[in-house]
Amino acid sequence: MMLSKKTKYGLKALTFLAAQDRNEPIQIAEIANHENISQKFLESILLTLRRNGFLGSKKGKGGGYYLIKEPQEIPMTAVMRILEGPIAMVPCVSLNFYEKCDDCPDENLCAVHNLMLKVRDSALEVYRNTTLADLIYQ
Amino acid sequence: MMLSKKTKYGLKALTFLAAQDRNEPIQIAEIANHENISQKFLESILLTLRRNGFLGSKKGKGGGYYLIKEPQEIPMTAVMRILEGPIAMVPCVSLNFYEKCDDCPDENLCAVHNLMLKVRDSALEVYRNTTLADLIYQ
DNA sequence: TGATTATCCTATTAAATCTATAGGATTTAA
DNA sequence: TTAAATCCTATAGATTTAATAGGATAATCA
Repeated sequence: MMLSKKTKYGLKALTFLAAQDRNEPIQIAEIANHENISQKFLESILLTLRRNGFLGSKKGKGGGYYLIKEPQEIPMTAVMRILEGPIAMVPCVSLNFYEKCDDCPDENLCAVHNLMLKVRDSALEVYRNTTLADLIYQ
Repeated sequence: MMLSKKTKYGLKALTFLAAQDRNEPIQIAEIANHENISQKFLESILLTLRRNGFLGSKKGKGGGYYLIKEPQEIPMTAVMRILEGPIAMVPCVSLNFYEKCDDCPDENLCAVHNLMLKVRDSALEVYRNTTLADLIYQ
């Protein structure tokens, strides 16, 4: 139940981009340097974020990455689901990645299911009420 | 951020034990059968729970495991910390397992830190307000 | 047009963690 | 004394995560 480095780095990169005033693409190297992240690893993370509609990019000299939405329009639910995967800690309580447990005959009677349902709801409330804009100055 | 099978099975075993009326030790085999768990794997989990003060045990014929506290006196915070480890998703927001991030110059200005602080608090509230007794009949 | 810069993309390696099993030692009851 | 059960350590196997490698593609600018 640790946050992956992928998610950690992705969040830092998004926040860094959101905090920029400059109206130009920011290069991977700059983000990596500023946030102490392996450049190659960050590269693959930014690629994921671009493919999932969070970032735009520009190739070649003067190229880089930039947000394609306003920070306040990017809820943490969306970011977490792309970078980290399901918000739920077990698939049987996942909204977007639901899977039945093969060992469990009846979900409604499963102690783990019901506990994790509460945990999921509480995490969801945080993520739904937090946008990238909220992360910038805290 | 998935719940480990260890925790899942441990919670099921604890709940099963808590639901018993019988005033006698319950054998690993019975729990494993009832909850569809590998007996050997469950054995190592119950050992952990015993060593951490949740269970008592009796060896030999008629032996097995039993709770040594009332279910309502076993908060999920304690169970989760033993089985799953830190409740926090990053060490820098952990109450019981705190560690500084080596890449982060100032925690208070770290977006990840502050987001994960909120997530931890919300999970903590659930775990603190739920005891083993609450898991039995839901 | 050619050199440089930067992203794009896939594959793969290395490390860590999780899951499960093996196999015998110890204790207890009958 | 035998059978039943937990105790205990080590380790194998599987999965996931983290990081790297290396070239392809596209854009800029002289």
